[in-house]
Amino acid sequence: MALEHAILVSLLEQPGSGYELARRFDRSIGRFWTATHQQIYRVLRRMEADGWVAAEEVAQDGRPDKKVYSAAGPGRAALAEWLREPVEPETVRHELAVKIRAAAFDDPAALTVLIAEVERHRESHSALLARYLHGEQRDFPDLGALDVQQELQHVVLRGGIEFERMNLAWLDDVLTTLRRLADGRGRGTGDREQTSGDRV
Amino acid sequence: MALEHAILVSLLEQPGSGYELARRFDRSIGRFWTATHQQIYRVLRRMEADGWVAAEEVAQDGRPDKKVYSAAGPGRAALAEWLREPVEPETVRHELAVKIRAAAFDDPAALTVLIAEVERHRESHSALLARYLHGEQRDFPDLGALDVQQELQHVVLRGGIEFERMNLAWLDDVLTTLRRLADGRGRGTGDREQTSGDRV
DNA sequence: GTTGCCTATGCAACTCGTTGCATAGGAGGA
DNA sequence: TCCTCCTATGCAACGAGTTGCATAGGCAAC
Repeated sequence: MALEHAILVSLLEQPGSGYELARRFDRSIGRFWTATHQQIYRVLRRMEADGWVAAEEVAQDGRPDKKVYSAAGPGRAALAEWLREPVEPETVRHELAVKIRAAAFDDPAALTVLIAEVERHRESHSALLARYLHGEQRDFPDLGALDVQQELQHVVLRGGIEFERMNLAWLDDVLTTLRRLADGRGRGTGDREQTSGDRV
Repeated sequence: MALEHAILVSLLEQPGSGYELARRFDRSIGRFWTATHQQIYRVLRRMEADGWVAAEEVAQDGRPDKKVYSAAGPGRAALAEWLREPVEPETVRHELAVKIRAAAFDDPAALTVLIAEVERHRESHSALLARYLHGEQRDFPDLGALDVQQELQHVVLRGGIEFERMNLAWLDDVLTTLRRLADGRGRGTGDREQTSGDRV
């Protein structure tokens, strides 16, 4: 459980209200740590009770008041402690991969549906990559003059960029494969029983 | 929620007991869909009650009896229906990325700890890639003679291979960056306040 | 010959995450 | 004018996932 820590990092980079955090989790830090506004509000209240963050009521004109949070001393200490703990292995959930393997046990029409779905994914990953590259241009125009915080943000961003590039290449590979199978498949042996279920 | 469907795919590829499924989820299909034995046993019971899978008690000598499950008609129908639904966007949890960004708000000693941690990750990803490549050699020796099921398994495996290659390259990038910062950092401005928290 | 690991299944308690809903004022368009 | 969307926060209920523990026989090593 590290939502607290993701929130702390975000608040250290920039204080903000629960609502603003929720928007950041949609746009920025949420690319590698997702959370809904419900989780964020609940965790913020707990963190405030524990003294990890300090809250300040801010009146606004023309819109509801907000509570602006910022990281407090105990929060920074907790973050430092967490940072020194080993990283637990991530739990992976790749639904598309399951569906691709599932398509072997369905009729050829399923392949057509799957191809459309993979194309949709390809589009969204392509748009995300474009957004990453645009953000890189905007936020890191001079790569020779970054401070430590920016260097660390940038190396994470590079990870996102390379991840999306890999994704696009793989989705193209998937599309090529699925189209080939959709063409060449008369009534193939897709339902072949009893193969090894212990494959890598 | 698609654990049921991942289990169905695994059972269609090869029937097995809850225990065997849990082992597969550690080794094979679990690379893109994780589950503990608790989840698997619970879900299997529910699936059996719903008629999605059929169970057969198998007595063994020298070890406890087991219940071997296989996918039943309603399960296949449910899988076909699920396959035609759009894939919901995956929730990402990249703890290491959060820690890298968190390191900006800690003292230089944190960088040293983080470097060791990244090296550890690099080792495990390297081992996983080797295992994927070995599994590819073992299970797909003749890439020109694959049936539909094998083609689909192989394209997913290629995704795993490319994912791990990208991971290794990025972790090397991270290590280079962290080492550079750990060297050159006197008392830098890592705590610079008020930067944009809405970066990509 | 006892210690520890492997197979095989399961209960109970807990935390985390999701979903639906509610409030409430202001902005902007049909 | 009404409808919808946006900001801003929150409650309540549910479902998913995690953790710790329990049983129980067999096998292998020390």
